[in-house]
Amino acid sequence: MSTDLHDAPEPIRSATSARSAASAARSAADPAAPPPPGLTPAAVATLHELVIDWFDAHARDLPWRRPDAGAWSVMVSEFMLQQTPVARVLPVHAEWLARWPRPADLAAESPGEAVRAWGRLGYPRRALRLHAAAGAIAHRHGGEVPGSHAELLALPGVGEYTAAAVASFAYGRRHIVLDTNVRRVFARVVGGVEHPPNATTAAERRTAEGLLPADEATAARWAAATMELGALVCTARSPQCGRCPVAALCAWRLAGSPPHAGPPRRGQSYAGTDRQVRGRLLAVLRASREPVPQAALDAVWHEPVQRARALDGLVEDGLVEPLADGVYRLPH
DNA sequence: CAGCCGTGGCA
DNA sequence: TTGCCAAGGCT
Repeated sequence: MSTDLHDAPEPIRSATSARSAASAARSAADPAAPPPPGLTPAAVATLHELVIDWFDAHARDLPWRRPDAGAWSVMVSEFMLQQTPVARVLPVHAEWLARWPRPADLAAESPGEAVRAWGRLGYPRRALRLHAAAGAIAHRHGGEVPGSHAELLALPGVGEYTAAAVASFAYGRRHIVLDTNVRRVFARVVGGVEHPPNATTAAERRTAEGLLPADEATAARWAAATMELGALVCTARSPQCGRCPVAALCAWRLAGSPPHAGPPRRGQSYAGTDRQVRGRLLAVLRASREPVPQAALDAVWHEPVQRARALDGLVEDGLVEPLADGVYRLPH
């Protein structure tokens, strides 16, 4: 146990305080936060030990987790893993790190090259934001990925989760790391329900803070371990409770694994949406090293109004650069 | 803050 | 087959 617990007085903030400051305050976990209701400090300590021991035995050997992986590798992985499965990220992450081993290397490229190298990971605006973040790191941070949550949060494409993840995984800092996996694990083990709320709540942050180990290195381990548990065992569909190290302590399990009550969880529609059209348009542009004539883009979608709206949106987002004479290319 | 932003695998 | 889901962020 750490003996240098210090008080972290809640800063008084006006309603107009900056988003980054407010988020940083939220994620800077209070070492004195109480355990969640119904859990004794001893139970929390048991939870830590069981989950971290399980992690030591079952963690996947992922490139961005290896001892020689730098903060840049971690940061690239976190961008790519935003809403994209690990299996699809692995090859692209390897390509990126080999091609752009430092943030400045990526920053020296055109944004279009980042979008092209993003391939089919999806949500290509992430490639643009990562490219912009690399530029900010190169120019404002001496080429080194910053280690503080606030500085990370100021980078494009870095939100509360990614800032905490990079600070924790790359720098061993103590932060609550609330991704979809961790939120689901806590919803079940502590909350006794099958699924967390749609959006992260203050109650979830309090729970996470109450569970966060006081010791910095243990906290970072805990963050990775709870995330891995959610990814491999405590999955959204058909969880493997028989392989769960904390099944005996799980509130959801102890309650008989009741199915999700509440309103149905909203899914993402896709077929026929602008997103699908944008995807097809960008696929054509990624595949061509030369600027693409309008006719080639027109061929991907039958409906002209939606097609034009999608293309306009891509241009608006900076993913496509219009040239003269109705010719388009990825941005230079 | 609810809706938008890609893509593909799997139950 | 179709819906659900995957290490979110931004407006």
